[in-house]
Amino acid sequence: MLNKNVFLEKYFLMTRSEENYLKTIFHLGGGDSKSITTNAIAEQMETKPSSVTDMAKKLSEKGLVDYVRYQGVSLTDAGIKTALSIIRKHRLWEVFLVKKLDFSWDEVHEVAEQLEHIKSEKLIDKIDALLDFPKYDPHGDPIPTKDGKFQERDEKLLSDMPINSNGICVGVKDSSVPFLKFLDKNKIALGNTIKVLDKEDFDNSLRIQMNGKEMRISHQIASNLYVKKND
Amino acid sequence: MLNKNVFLEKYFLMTRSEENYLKTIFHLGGGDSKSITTNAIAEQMETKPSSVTDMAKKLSEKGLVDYVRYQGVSLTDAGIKTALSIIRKHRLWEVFLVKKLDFSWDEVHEVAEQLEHIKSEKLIDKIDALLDFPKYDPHGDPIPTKDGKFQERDEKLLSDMPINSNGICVGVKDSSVPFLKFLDKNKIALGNTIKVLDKEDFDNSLRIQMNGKEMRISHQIASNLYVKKND
DNA sequence: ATCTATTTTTAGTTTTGTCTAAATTTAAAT
DNA sequence: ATTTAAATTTAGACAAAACTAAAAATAGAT
Ligand SMILES: [Mn+2]
Ligand SMILES: [Mn+2]
Ligand SMILES: [Mn+2]
Ligand SMILES: [Mn+2]
Repeated sequence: MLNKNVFLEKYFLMTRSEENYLKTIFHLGGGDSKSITTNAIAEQMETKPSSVTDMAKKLSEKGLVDYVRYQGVSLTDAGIKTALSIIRKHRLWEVFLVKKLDFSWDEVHEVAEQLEHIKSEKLIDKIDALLDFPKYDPHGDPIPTKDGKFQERDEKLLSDMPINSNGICVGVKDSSVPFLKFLDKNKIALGNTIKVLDKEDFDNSLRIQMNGKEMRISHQIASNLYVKKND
Repeated sequence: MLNKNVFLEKYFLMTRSEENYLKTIFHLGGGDSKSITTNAIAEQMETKPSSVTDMAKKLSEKGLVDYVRYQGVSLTDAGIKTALSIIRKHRLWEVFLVKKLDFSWDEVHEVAEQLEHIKSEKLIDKIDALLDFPKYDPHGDPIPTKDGKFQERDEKLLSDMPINSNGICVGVKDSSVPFLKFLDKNKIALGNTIKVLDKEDFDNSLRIQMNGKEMRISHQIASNLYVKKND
């Protein structure tokens, strides 16, 4: 009885703010027992370092992060588990919005930021099933499984591909609205085939074939596109 | 410019708590320029009258309710509009959960209480379209249109139907989980045909035919079922 | 018209999450 | 080893939303 209450407290009664902190710490690498600084978290979340310190204490108290004063925070196993469940929800909702409601990939993030905090295990499991258990979100980011496993993919940045190599465009590194809109405008989409034809030493721009059509791409762009190399 | 900010403040930046108050006031009849007492609101929301007073001032300040000290609150036109948009979202999400995710009608309310606060006009419009613009929610409650119109239905309580009259079960007055589960267990569902065979003066119970099968129903039950009478 | 029970409001506190400004610690440079 | 700049924490304040206890207003009964 007491045990159950402890469980409820730790895993279910998370505030929206706490969830956002855990997610951010995870994205900054705090899941690999790396210490993330308060400044880094504050910058990412557009808040103040002093606020981060307060939350670090609170999350530490709850056993979700390890916090050493002046040294930063890293996620505990419980913290990783919680962060992954939020990220899972975020990405599943993004897929839902694109596949079922015809949102474009540059519109989904903002809404998913809200939907990821809905508390209902049944709801997200049903959404998962409705979508036929997708492995990647609309930006090519992997969706953690229910038990918190990631499906890694052997991918590299287009800018790191050698000349004459082939592959398929599988993800974006920058998923900001302007970049996604730029890609749409230039008919660059996930799933497209890519062949690197030539690299320009002068500005590191690339000549590529995308779905058979030849085009030139700046280094800026190439360094924000993930490609799965053919064998 | 200033004007636009005022608009955003009033209509978009509503807190979850403010939205819940407006919804409750509407359900208590505050949309018909009837004054709702702080006590009534507090009881409905399971909070304290003093908290309601605070919120009444705040909502009044925002032009969403008319508030007269010691007299209670009623919704302004802006307040009604906002309340209806929350109710619309709540009911559309309930339909979504039942029709697309196979939730049962006793499971949807709790989740809809969360989903109704998601801020995205596009999202709810797309859900509406996905569901083919439903007019009623799983409990038979009407779904307001985008411009805040209600589709009224000519319905009456089963307990008020005369002997030998026919109709179709179209809604529940009490939509508590126990009542809904009781209806499931007794194969009473919306859409069923109903004929009143006999009324027992002693305890006001009814003998009815439901989908052709004869059954006896207590007054308690009959007074919580809405029926659309056949011409 | 006065009294009284009930309702409602006020005043003061609490919790959560944020902020600013000041103090402290750390890390880098001399 | 000092000095200095940057990062981090503390202290104190604030806003939102709730609460309790006390004060004030209302409405009903005499
Ligand atoms: Mn996203
Ligand atoms: Mn994404
Ligand atoms: Mn409901
Ligand atoms: Mn309903």
